[in-house]
Parts: sequence; C-alpha cells; structure tokens
Amino acid sequence: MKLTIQDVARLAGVGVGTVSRVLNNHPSVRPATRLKIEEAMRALDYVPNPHARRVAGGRSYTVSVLLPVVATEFYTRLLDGMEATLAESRYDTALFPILNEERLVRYLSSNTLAYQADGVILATHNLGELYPNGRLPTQHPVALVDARSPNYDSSFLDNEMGGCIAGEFLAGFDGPIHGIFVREPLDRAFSSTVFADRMAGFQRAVEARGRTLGPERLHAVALNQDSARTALHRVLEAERGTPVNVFAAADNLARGVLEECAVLGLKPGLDVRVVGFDNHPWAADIGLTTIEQPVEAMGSAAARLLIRRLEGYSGPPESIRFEPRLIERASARRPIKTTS
Amino acid sequence: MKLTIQDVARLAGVGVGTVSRVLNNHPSVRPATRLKIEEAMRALDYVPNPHARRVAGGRSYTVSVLLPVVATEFYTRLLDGMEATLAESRYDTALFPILNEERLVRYLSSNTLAYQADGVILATHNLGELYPNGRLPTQHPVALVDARSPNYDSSFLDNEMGGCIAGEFLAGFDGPIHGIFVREPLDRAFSSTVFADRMAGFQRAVEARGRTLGPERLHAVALNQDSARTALHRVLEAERGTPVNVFAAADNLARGVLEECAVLGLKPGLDVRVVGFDNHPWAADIGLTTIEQPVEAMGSAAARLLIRRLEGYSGPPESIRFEPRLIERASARRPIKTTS
DNA sequence: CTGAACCATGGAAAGGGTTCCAACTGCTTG
DNA sequence: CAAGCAGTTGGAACCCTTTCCATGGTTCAG
Repeated sequence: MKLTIQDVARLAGVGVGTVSRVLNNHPSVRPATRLKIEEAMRALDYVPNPHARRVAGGRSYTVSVLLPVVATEFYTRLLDGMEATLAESRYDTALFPILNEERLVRYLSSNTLAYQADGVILATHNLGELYPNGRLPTQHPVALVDARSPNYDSSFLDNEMGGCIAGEFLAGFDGPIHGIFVREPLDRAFSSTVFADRMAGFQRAVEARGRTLGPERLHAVALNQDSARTALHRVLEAERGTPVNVFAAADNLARGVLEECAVLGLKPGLDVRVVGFDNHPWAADIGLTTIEQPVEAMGSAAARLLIRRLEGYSGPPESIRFEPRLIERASARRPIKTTS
Repeated sequence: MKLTIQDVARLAGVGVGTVSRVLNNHPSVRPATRLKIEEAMRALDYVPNPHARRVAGGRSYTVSVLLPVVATEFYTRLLDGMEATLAESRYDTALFPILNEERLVRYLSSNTLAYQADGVILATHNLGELYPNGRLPTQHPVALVDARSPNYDSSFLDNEMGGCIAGEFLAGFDGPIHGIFVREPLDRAFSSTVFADRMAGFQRAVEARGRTLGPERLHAVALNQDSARTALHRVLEAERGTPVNVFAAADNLARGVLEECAVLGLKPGLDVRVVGFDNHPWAADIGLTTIEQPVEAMGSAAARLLIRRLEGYSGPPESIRFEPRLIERASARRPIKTTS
C-alpha cells in the first residue's frame, strides 16, 4: 500500500493543498500547521512520489550528479556536501558514473532515461575537449564542481594557491625540493587541470623564493601509492642524500612516500619532509602535513548555485572560489621561531 | 508546448486508449489502426512522458544497477548487455556507483532516493560480508551478475573453469608456470571471489597435469599494469632464465607483462608465454592469448532474469552459468601438431 | 438465422502530486 | 463599527498516461 498526500492530509486534519505547500516550502503556511503536517508525515513514514511530482508540477525534483569513476575520499565527501544541500530543498540526487565518453554523451542527449533530472552537476570535468564550444548539450541548468567554465556556475578550489602554499612552506627548509604529481587523466572520460594547477602554483612559489625546481625535480606518476614509492626512490637517487623536501600533490601519494620512508628507515619531517594535498581523515593519523580543502563546502556551494537556477534565477554564471590552507603536522614542521 | 497522447489520438482519429495500446505493444490493435497511429506519432514527433507512465502504471519502469567503482571495459560491456535487454521491455536503467559501504547500505534501505526502482541488479558483489544472511534489505526483486548467491537469480561466469583452461593450456609448454592475480578487493565496498576462483581452477589444472605450482609461483598484485610488470621481474628472478609461462588473471595485467617483455627484449610466445583473461577489444591488437568471457550475454541474462521476476514469476532462484573459452594468439601459441 | 464468443475500440476513472481560486480568518484603519 | 486587507486554508481542476469497462461489430457453431 502506497501512502499518498491524501493520507497525510487526513491524519493531519488539513487539505491536500496545504500538505503540498509544506512539501514545497511554500511561505504561507502557519508554523503550527506546518508542524502538524510534518508530524503526520513522520508518523506515516510518508515519501512523496517523485514521478507524480514531475507529472503535476513539470519538474522531477531530481538532480543528476555526474562523477568520474574514482572511489576516493574526495568524491564521497563532495557528494555528502551536495546531497545534504539538495535534500534541504527536497531535491533527490541521481548519481551517474561516467564510465566512458560515449556513455556521457548518450546520457546527456537522451530523454528516455529515467533520470530526466531538472539539473546537472558535473564534477571534475573540463568541458573543452568533449564539447569544443564549452557547453553541454542539455537545456537543463548545469553547475560544475571542482572545475570551472565561463558558461556555467561553478564552485572550485584554488588549486594553484594550494600549490603556492606548499611551495612557500617547503622553500623554508634546507635541501632540494621535489614535486610528485599525476599527469594522466583520472579517468578516460574526465579531463581536469587539478594537478597541473597545483604544480604550476608550486613551481611559481618555489622559484619566487629563489630556489631551483627544474623539470627533473617534477615526477609524474599514477595515482596510487606504489607509484609514489617508486618516485621517492627517484628523488633520493637524484640527490644522493638527505634532507629532501617533497610536495606530493595528493594525500594518497604522500602516504606512499611516508610508507617508503618507513621501509628505508628515513625519518619523516627530518630526512624527508613531505607535504600532501587533501587532508583526508587519515592524514592526521599518519602525521601528514597537508593542504586542506573544504570539500563538503564546495559540494554544498555547487548545489546551492544549481538550486538557485532551478528556482528561476538567470543572472550571469558565477564562480565560487574556495581557498585551501596548510595543516602542519609531523611530516614537515617548521621549527618554532625564537625571538632572540 | 508538450505533445500528448491526446494530440496523437486526435490526428489519427482514434481514442487515447488505442494510442496507449500501441505504445505498449498490446496485441489487440488492428494492424491498420496501429499503422495509422504510428504514422501520426511520427508526424508529430511525439515522445511519451516517462513520468506520467510511471504514475499511471504504478511502476517506475526503472531498474537500479549497482556497480563497483571501476571503469573497466568489463563493466561497460556488462552494462551494454543489461541496458539493451532492459530497454526491450521498456525499462530504464539507473546506474549507481557504490562509493563505499555506508552508501550502499544507505541506498538500499532508503526509499527517499529518486530511483525508486522496481528492481535491482547488483554486479560483482558477494553478499556474505555485508549482509550475513545473504539477503539485501529490499523488498524489490534482485538479480546478481558476475556473482552468485543461493537467494537470488544470477548470471555468472565459471571463473574456475577459465582458470582450468589457462592451466591446462600452459601445462602443454616447457618451462615453469606462474600465476599473477589480484588479491585485494576491487573496491572497498565490493568483495568478490572472481580472482580466487580463477586461481583455484588454474592451480588445480596445472597440478593435475603433474606440474608444480607452489605458492611461491603465485603472485598477488594490484590491478594495474605497473604491478604486473614488477611481478614479471619476480618471476624471472625466481627462475633465472626462460622460457617461463605466465597466467595473468586479467588482460590488464597481461598487458603489463607484455610491455615489460618489450622493455627487456623478451619474445612473447617464445621466452615468455602469456595468457590473459577477459579478451578485451585491444587484446587482439597486442596478440594476447586470453580467456574470453561473454560479457554482454551475462548482462543480458541477468536483465532477463530480473524482468521475469518483475512480471510476477516467483519460482526458486536460478543461476545461469556462462563458460569461458580460450582465444589463442601470438603471446602463447601451441605448435601445430604434425601427424608424422 | 440466432446467440455466444471474441476482438477492437472509445472513453472514463485512476494514479499521486501541484496550482489556482474562492472562502475564511483575524486585524488594522477610518 | 464597517470596510479593507493580508495571510491561511480547502478543494477542484489539471498534468499525462494506463487500465478497465462498456459498446459495437464479426465470426462461427448449432
């Protein structure tokens, strides 16, 4: 037996119109009435039927979130932020893993798919390559997250600034400075400038401090710990000695570096200074100095931008920029300054 | 202006009921009438509103497909097979990437999500760990693909048989026999016995032919080419010479082995005989001998099993077993038998 | 030739919401 | 104290399809 808005109305002793108004956050409902209805919905465990809403109201109250197929902490957190904000406005989230380009294109141009969503959030994808005009082939509103475009609302991290912070920080230590980053795309269908931005900022900051950082000190690897371990060997071979300073442009890479340090008997923060990027929950446990980014907030911001469009706003595209910050831990800690 | 079934009915000069019957392939429509209506639909460029169908029909005509977050050829092909079959019965597919366990549990036990699907297809997941009773917490029909369970319909590949075939084949060559496989789960939320099965069959077949295959000749690696390349070094060190015979339990691993052969100047099929598993499209291009599995057919079979349930069938759970077969190419080819 | 059985068909009701309009309430204001 | 007004509320109409029932026309056996 499916519950309907009628059941809720009956239990709460109000009309169906009023229940609907509560569902849609319509302002003109007396707080007492609203409470009564919400109580009834809870008691009945009522869930509105999204298909009926779409038929009646012309909207589906569903937002498609297109994700690269990478199961990292980052995307889980990003999604948490988006879903929480969307849920507040009663929007459901339909995840969509982009297995390959053909599927992305097919999805976007199809209208027979179940998720005929009201809007689309696209994560970590720079539109340029797939769609040279920089526009998705959809008439629904679009928001980008962890990416930017002049055509759409977006929320993004200033990755270059993150690289800068890491560079400036490491430039404060003795010894040569190296960078480990990811060059290849995360995923066949996704291209992103995330790592390029981080390294650009990093390089700029290091060189601005008068330290050298030629291409031979930048190591492109795959996004896994083993590759990072191998990269550390390359760093040590090149320098023939410690201390060395390493910026690993993702916590996962930094973790590999720290593990290899343990194997080699090198002291993190002394022999090898490591700065990561992300501040994943486990970064604290392993004492990793890293660049924190407000992932949930980015997701939430993207969701808010999209909701605004869905509600009819039509101003020019807007970008919300988030700033990373340094979290200093054992893997690279500045000596306490003494005012002599 | 959205076109409706009314417009079509008017143009064709029939009632809405008849148009609906045409849309649903109902048998009792005269061919002439059907033609007239199809003509009208084409003329108006009419597309039925999926949401209205769902509301009216009481079903969502949507199937959720839960996937591990791994963007491999395998899952793309599997999905192709499932979607094609589901589409024939007018079902839409809602993909759901399982980013982590918590999210899987939340999804399954929630009914607030947009995809209030009529049924669920779960890929490559053995239920045991997450749900000790071996049942998903859902009242909708469930089908498994690339996995098995006594409680649900499933379609699966006989991975053990695949291992057997590889083992028997390699046992026909001179030189020691090694296996490279993946031990760790593909994905945090997914556990699977795929690789364990392949290796069990492999080991059994090799030993049945009187060849040795101790644990020191089985190499567990991560599912990427670099790991496989490292593993090849371990094989060569252990044996101090060629020829060696290697079963890499996934084409991606086999590819890494072949690439490393090229680096080391070893001849595939002569110095190092390699058998992969999957027969991905590119396997032919690199001359990889491999075990082929009928991926699309597996997906299609799972979809058919689910559709049958959705149509009311309630017999005992059924498993459809698919058999792999050997594709012989340059990386390991049996000499042509001469009848002297 | 007459019913019975069947097929094709039209159209009303159903499905679960949203929206609009009318009606009611409770105040403020002249 | 009456009129005016804003804020709430109930419920009918509507969204677009499926499904069910009644109707009319055929076919076929007796």
